[in-house]
Amino acid sequence: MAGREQHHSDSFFTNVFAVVRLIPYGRVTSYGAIAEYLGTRGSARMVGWAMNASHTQVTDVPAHRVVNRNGLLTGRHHFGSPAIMQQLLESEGVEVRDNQVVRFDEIFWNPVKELSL
DNA sequence: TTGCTGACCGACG
DNA sequence: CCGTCGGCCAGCA
Repeated sequence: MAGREQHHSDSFFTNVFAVVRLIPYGRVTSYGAIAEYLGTRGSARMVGWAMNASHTQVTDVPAHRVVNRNGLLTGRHHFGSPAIMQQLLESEGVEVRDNQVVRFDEIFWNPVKELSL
């Protein structure tokens, strides 16, 4: 099968961006959950790398809705200032305390479950 | 090419 | 609860 080889990560990144755009307003998900949904369970770090590049996208990518598995805002240093990620979440009604999403279990949006209808 | 570094995660001790 | 390790893989010196 001499199909097209995907010799770089554009496709993976594009898929990550697509999933992130599906996270509902006021909800959050995790790097690992996105990786698992895309079938690359161990590649959560690549999801973070994709978020690092998400600012280059023309279409908005709500990267502030992606936190780590414990609800910690581990990506906050990659926004203009460390407070922006929290401010964006709070503007959506997501409560944040000590860099962690409050009631994380309740507002966690799992693409593996929500998108596998 | 090698070796390191990460917006991660789960398993161990 | 804490620290550490291996796996993951793109980018970079």
